[in-house]
Amino acid sequence: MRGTGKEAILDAARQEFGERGYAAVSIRDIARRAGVSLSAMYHYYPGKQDLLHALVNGSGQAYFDACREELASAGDDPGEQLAAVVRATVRYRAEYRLESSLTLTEWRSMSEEGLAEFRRRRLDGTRMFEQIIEDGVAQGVFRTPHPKDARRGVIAMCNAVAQWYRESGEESVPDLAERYVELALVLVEYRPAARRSRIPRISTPAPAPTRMSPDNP
Amino acid sequence: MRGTGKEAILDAARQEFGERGYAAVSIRDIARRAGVSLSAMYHYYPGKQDLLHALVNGSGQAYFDACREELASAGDDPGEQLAAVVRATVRYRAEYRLESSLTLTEWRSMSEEGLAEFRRRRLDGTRMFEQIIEDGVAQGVFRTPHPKDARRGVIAMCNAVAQWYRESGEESVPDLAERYVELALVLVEYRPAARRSRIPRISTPAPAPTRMSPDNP
DNA sequence: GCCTCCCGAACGACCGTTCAATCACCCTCT
DNA sequence: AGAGGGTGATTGAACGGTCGTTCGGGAGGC
Repeated sequence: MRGTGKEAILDAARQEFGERGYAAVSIRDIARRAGVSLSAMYHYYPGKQDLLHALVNGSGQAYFDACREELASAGDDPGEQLAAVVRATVRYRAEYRLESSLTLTEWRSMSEEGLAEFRRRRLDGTRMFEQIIEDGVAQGVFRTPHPKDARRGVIAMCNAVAQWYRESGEESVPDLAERYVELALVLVEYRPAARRSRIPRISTPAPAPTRMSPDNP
Repeated sequence: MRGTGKEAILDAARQEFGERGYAAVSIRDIARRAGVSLSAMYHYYPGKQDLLHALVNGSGQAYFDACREELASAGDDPGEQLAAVVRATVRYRAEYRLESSLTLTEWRSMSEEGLAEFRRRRLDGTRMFEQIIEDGVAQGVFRTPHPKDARRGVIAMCNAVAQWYRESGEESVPDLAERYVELALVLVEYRPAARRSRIPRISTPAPAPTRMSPDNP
C-alpha cells in the first residue's frame, strides 16, 4: 500500500468503511488490507471508532476548504456563488467518493462526541447553501417560489454524485460539475440581474485554474 | 407491538435496520424490540438475511404499486407523467421513510440472490423516469439540454426526502409532494405543448383521490 | 536504557444459529 | 363427552465463531 503504517491503515479503512459500511467491517479486515498486523493499528489509532472519526473529520475539512477556495473566485452575484459551491461539491463527491459516501451515510455509527462535531459541520454546510439562495431570492435573481426545497434539491443532487460516479467512466469531472451548475441554476430559477437571454447560462469565468489539494482524506 | 408474532418481528426489524443499519443490528435487538424470544424469530424467518430480504422486497413492491397507481390517472403528457412519479416517490419516501432509507442504503448488505432481484427492480425504477424524460425531450416539452443529469437530479431530490423528513413536523406530505413536482418540472425545463403562461404550472387534475395502500412493509 | 514501531497470543463479550423441550390448541376416535 | 395425538407457537440454553481490545514482549535506532 501507499506510504507506510499510518497512511496505509487510513487508506484501508477508507476503502473498507466506504464500500461496506462501518459496522460490517472488522478491524481485522482493515489490518489485512493495509498489510499490517492487528496490533500495529492500535499503535496508531486507539480504536475502531477513532479511525472513522479521523476519516470523517479529514473529509469534512477538505470539503470546506474546496468550497472556500471556489467561493473566493466568485463575485457578489448569488448565481456565481451558487455555481461555485455546486462546482466544489460535485467535484469533491466525484473525486473523493469513498470519503463522501462515508460522511453521507456512516455518520450514524459515530460516537456521541464525534457526532456533535459532525452535526455542527453539516449545519454549516447547509447554511452556506441556504445563505446564498436566500440572498439570491432577496435580490430577485433567484425566482424560485420554494427556496427551502430548492436548497434541499440542489444539495441532494450534488451529494448523490458520490453514489453513482465511477472514476473509470468516460465522464470528465469538470464537465460533470459544470452541467450540475447549470441544473442548480435552473432549479433556483436564476435570472441574471443584467438583462440577457431568457434561459440564463452563468458567464463561466475561465474554468477555475485552482484545484483542491489532491491529497488528504 | 402491533399484531402478533410475525408482524411484530417485521415491524421491529424495519425500525432497527432503518435506524441503525443492517450490520449494526443484532437479531437479539430485534427480538427484544418485538417482545419475542430469540428462537421465536427463527420460527418465522430462517435467518437475519431473510428479514432484510422481506423488508426490501415488500418495500420495493409497494413503491412500484404507488407509482403505477399514480401514473394511471396521468394522461399522455410527459409533464403529467413526471409529476405522477415524482408525487408517488416523494409521498412514499415521506410516509415510509424507514423502509425507504433501508432500500436506499442497506442494499449492499444483501446476499447475492437478493441483490440481483433488487438491482433489477432499481433499474426498472430508473428506466421509468428515463423513459418519461426522454419522451418529454423528444416531444419538445422538456427543454433541458441534459436529460440524463436532470433524471439523476430528480431522483436524488425525491429520494433524499427519506433522509430529512420527520412525520412529527408541521409539514403536510401532499403539499410537500406538490412542491417537489414543481421543482422537478422546473429542472427538466417543462414548457407545456398548449401555449400558456411562461413559467408553467401543470394543470393539477384534482389532487388524486386514490391513495396508496396504508399497510404493507 | 529508553523511545518508536511492530508482533502473536489471548481475553471476555457478543454474534448468528441450532436444538430439545414445553405450551396451547384443534381434530379425531371411541 | 372424554381421551389421544398431531401441529404450530414459543421457550431457554447452548454451540462455535468472530468481534474489539489488551497485554507482554522483541527489534532497532537514538
